[in-house]
Amino acid sequence: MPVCRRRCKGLDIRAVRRYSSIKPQRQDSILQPRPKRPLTLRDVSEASGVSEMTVSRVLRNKGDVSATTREKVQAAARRLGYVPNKIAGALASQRVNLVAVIIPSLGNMVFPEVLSGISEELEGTDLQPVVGVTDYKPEKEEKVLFEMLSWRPSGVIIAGLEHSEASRAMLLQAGIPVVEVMDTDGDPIDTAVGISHRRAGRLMAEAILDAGYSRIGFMGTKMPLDHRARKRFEGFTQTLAKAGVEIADQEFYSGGSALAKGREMTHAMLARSPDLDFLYYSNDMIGAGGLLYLQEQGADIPGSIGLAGFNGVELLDGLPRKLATMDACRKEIGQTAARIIAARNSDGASEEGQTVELSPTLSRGDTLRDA
Amino acid sequence: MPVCRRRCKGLDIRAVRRYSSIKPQRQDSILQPRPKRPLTLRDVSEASGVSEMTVSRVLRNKGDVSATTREKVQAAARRLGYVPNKIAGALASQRVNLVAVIIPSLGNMVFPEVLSGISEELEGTDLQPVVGVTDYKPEKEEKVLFEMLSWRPSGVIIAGLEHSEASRAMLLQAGIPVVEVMDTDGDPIDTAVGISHRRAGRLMAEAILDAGYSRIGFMGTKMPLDHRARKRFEGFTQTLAKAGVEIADQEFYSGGSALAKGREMTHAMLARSPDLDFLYYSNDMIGAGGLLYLQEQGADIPGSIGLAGFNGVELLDGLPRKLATMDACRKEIGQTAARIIAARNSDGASEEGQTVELSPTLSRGDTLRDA
DNA sequence: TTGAAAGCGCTAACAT
DNA sequence: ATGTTAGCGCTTTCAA
Repeated sequence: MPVCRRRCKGLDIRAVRRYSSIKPQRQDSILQPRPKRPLTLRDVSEASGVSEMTVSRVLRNKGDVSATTREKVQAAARRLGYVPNKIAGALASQRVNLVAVIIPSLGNMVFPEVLSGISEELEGTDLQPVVGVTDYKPEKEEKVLFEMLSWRPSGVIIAGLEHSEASRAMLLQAGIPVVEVMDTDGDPIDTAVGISHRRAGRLMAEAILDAGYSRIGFMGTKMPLDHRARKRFEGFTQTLAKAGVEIADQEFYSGGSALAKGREMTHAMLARSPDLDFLYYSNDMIGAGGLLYLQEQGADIPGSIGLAGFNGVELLDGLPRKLATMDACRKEIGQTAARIIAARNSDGASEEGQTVELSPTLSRGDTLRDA
Repeated sequence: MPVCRRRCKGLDIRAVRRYSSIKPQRQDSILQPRPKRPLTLRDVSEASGVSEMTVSRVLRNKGDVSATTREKVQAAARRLGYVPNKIAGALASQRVNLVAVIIPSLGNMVFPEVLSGISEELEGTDLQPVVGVTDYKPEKEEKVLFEMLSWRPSGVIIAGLEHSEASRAMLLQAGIPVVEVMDTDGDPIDTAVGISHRRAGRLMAEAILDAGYSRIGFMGTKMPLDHRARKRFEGFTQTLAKAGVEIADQEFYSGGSALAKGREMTHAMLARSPDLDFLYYSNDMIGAGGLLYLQEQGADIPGSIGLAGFNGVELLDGLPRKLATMDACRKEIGQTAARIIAARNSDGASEEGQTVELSPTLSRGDTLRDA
């Protein structure tokens, strides 16, 4: 067994040498070396002396099979190491127990949490989530969606309400339940589960104004990529506007370590606009960066300057101070969406076209003073 | 379209009301309302007046088709919104362009990075990753593996070298390339790509000893769950032992916010063993928690006490001080594994049974003084 | 360049 | 309780 050592960055090969290691005893009595053709039902049928159909029944716990034959079959299947071919099964039965879950990114923490809500909820059913990632790109969303739909899943859970025309058409044509998650500000194709980000922005603006802050800076991701951040921003500024307040300064970033970006942007913004008394960040990571920076500067938080982020990232528990934030109900969203798909999958039809709007909770942490 | 509002935690329903909203113009001229039966090749064939076989050829860019028929077919397919049925295609062609990727968790950051390496590398091929999550549980790994193999993927990338006998048997029987990733300390089923965690632990121990630290505490996850953390720990303690040094204190945790845990454990350990001059953490998140805590206490770092973690999490750039760490070559591992699968998938056979060991790099950050 | 026939491995729907 | 038959929607192979 050759072993090849190389430096991490993958370029200079340090050494290639052969292991003369003792081959472990992996010839587990029954197992053939490395089969060409995977086993079929027929192999199990022959090995057990039971008809293919009955073997199939045993392996799916379907229909009545006598205890004796059942055991004969199970023994044979286990002994051979038979793994059923779901492709053939799905084609024959016209049912695929997969739920396509389409999200923008796995790096964001938010989405893995939605996912875990989904998996948890699906655990009890025979459905299984399959994840596709779009990198926030509509073209990639289209591609991923097409790819996943071509496996004829039993349902789709997809992030956001904004999709290309082609994507909408595919979703509509698919003839399966579609739940759009995370956002409720818009018209769902079928069903939506999420929070209103406009409302979230509004609520935060109200809390900030009520607490008496008035010179407010905003930092966030470059918008076109992220509709939900945009909607929060819109809700936020509109509410400020109603109170006669305008965003005093703003800055947008993309890429890089969010913590470091939050630091840099906060530094830059306060250098530019030293009179700000509140900083609203479009996510908790950059908010935490800002918070750490300001603490080092010895800023009086939340007295002379307040901070708030968005998401309620558990990751950040343990920072010296808790950032004010608003949770996005990530797990609940996942659970609810999964429950809807599962219900529709058994009921047949049930409620279609509903919108479930969850209400995010504001937590003031240590960086947003009371009204 | 009913809208249902409820509080995030999902219990008390606040309001259910009906939207009388204007239905958006989603009857996009050609699209039928909501079809029962998904479209088939035959539908496209009839709509275009071209035989099924030729339609199939056009849609796969296979074989020679005249420009005129090609366009007729493409137009029809697009107009109808045809999405090919990969289930049937896979069954007929006996090829599935999926690579099963089996990892312990999505919450860990490490694994999404491996995944992104995989996706990136597979982008150029016609292969697609499909992810399964085991929650670090061998039984779940077995289940997930069985489930994924039943879709007859073209290859498997799976984290770790430790698997149940049944899992090993399935992998062996599957007759497809299998790459075990993250770890090279053990005997791969087929091919392994990763780092030696024992060696990583050893290197860190050497660096710490060379820098003159000698009263060393260890904090980490409960071991049985995580073989790689265990191996690092073993390498670490063995190297210390050779120098006549023993771990002075240690503590293990599971669950909760890693940052907060790092804080708590560090506090507790230093209360217990105030004379420690170095703390080795099994991951960067708890290390960062400890670092934040010690800074608040005004500790002299790395003078009177040093710290180190493991992983090189980019997430943490932006902390007031950089934690000493050792990167795990996550992305490179993903890329290399994917490249091997892709190569084997085209070549037919090529190199089997190799082990690629990448070398992690130590970065001293601001918490491990020079030798 | 195009078409017709024969399955891929399984399961639904009937026998028995 | 068990077996038989006929596909599922494609692609492979061979013929035209």
